[in-house]
Amino acid sequence: MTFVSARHLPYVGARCERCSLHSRCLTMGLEGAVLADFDAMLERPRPLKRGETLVHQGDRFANLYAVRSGSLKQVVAQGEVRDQVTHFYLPGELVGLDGIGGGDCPGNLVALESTYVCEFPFSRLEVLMQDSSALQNRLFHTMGEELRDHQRMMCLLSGRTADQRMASFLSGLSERFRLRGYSPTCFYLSMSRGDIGSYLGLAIETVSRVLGRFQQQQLITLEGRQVSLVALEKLRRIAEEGAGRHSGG
Amino acid sequence: MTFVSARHLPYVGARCERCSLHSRCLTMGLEGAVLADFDAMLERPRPLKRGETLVHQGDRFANLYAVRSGSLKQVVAQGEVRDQVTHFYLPGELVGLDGIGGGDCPGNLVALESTYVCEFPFSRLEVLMQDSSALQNRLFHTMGEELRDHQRMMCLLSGRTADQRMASFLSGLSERFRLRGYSPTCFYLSMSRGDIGSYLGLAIETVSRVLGRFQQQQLITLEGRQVSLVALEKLRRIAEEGAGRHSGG
DNA sequence: CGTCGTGTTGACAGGAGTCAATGTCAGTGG
DNA sequence: CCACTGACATTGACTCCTGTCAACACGACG
Repeated sequence: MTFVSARHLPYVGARCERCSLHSRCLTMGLEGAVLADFDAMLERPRPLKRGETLVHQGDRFANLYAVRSGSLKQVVAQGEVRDQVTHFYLPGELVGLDGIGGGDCPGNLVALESTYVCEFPFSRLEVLMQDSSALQNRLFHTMGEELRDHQRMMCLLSGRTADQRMASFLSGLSERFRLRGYSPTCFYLSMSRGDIGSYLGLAIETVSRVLGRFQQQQLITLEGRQVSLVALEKLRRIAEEGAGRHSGG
Repeated sequence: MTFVSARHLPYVGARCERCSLHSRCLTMGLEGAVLADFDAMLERPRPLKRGETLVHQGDRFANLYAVRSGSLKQVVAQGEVRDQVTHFYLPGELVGLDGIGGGDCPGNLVALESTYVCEFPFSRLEVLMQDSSALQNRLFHTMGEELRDHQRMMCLLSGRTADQRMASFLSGLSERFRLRGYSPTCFYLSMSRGDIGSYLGLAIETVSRVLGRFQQQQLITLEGRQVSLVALEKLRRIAEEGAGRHSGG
C-alpha cells in the first residue's frame, strides 16, 4: 500500500521467453511475433503481500493472471453461507478462468504469501486468439484441464473419508510441485489448517487430527507448515482406496 | 439397435434456426453464413435408448453434443473407486466440454431416457471459431459457466447437510427446467435415487429418507419419479441456510 | 504482559452410512 | 392370467465418523 504509485516492477523489460515458467504458462508453444504481442500485452503488477486481495468477489471480470511465485487461494462467499476456499494456485498456474463469460469474478483471490503475478487483459487475449489458433487451443486446453480438476475434486468431496481427502490433497500438491520443478516430497503449506479444511470439506480439528495420525503412521513428518512426504506411495494408495464412504451401498 | 444402418434421423434437412432450443444452444447469436456452416457441420445421430451409452470413458475426445430432448448422466470411474455420477444434462445443455484439451473422454455419457442429441465435431468447431469470434466467445462463455457450476457443486458437497443438498438439487433442477420453458414446479426425475445419491454424495437410503421428510413437511409431493415442488421458496431457503456442517467452527 | 491468530488435543453428540428386511413395479415366460 | 425375477425404492435399527464445544499451547506483536 505504501507503493501505490509504483505499480510496476523494475523489470518492465521482462520477457516471457526468459521466464522460467514459460514452458508451463499460457505462452507455451507461442513464438515469434505472437509471443512478442503477448509480451507487450501483459502487465506485471507489484507483488502482493500475504493476505492481500488480488481480486474481489463481484469485481467486473477483466483479467486472467498467472502466478509467477508465491500462491493464492480463491474464496467464495455465498449469501449467509460460510466462506469457502475453492482453489489454491501455485506458481505456473493460470488464475481467473472461472470468470470468463460471467459478468463478474466469482470469488476473492487472496495471496497466501508474498506473491508475484502476471496480468493478462482478457479482451486483448481474445483479439490475439483470433490471429493465433495456438493460443486459442492453449486456452481451451487449460479450461478443459480445470474442468477435469473440478470433476476430480467433486468426486473427492462426495463420499471419501477424511483420511482419503487429506492423502489426496497432499499427493496432489506433491504432483503439482513436481511438475514445476520443486521437490515433490518436501514443501511448505502456505495455507492455514482452516483453509485446508474449508477446501476439503473438513472441520479444522479433523485436519489437525488426520495430519497427526499420518505423522504417527510415519507417512509424513510435520513441523508447523513444513511437510515432508515420507511415504508418498502409501499416501497415494490411501487416496485411491476403493472403500470410501459409500463403498458398500 | 434394429436401425443401425439408419444413423440419421429423417429430418436430415433440419436447421438450427428452426430448432426450439436455438436460443439456448451454442448457436445462440450466430446468423447468416456462419450459422449455415454450423448447420452443415453437425450430425443428428439416431436417438439413444434408456441406459444406452453415447460416449465411453477413455474414448478419444472428438465431439461436443447438445441435448435436444431427453437427458444424460455422466459417470466417472476412478480406479477401484466406485463409479460416480458427476453431471446430469437436460435439453438445451452442451455436453462434453470437459473432454477439451484432454486426449480422451473423462467419463461415460449414459442416456437416462430416450434421448436425442446433436453432434458437433470439435475439430470443425475449432476451424469455424477462427472465422467467427461470436462462436468463440460463445464457447468460452459456456465453459466459464460450467466452471462456475462445478464450483457451486463443490461448495455444496463440502460441508452441507443432506437436506441442504437435496433442496439445492431440486431447486437447481427447477431453475434449469424453467429456463428452458418447462414447468419449474412439476417435473419427472429421469435419474434413479442411486444416481441422485452418487451425484450428491449421499447414500441411497439417505436420499429416500430426505425426500420422504420433505414430503411430510409438505415441501414437495412425490409419486415415484414424478415430483412437484409445493413450496419452492422454502426449498430455496433450506438450500441457502447459513448453518451447514461447519457453521460454527 | 495481554491479546490475537493459529494449531493441537480431548470429550461428546449427532448426522449420515451400513446392514437388513420388505414393498413396488415392469418385464418375461409358462 | 399369474408366478418369477431383478431393479428400484422405502423403512428401521444400529454404528461410527466427523463435527462441535472447550481447554490449552505457542508465537507474533503491540
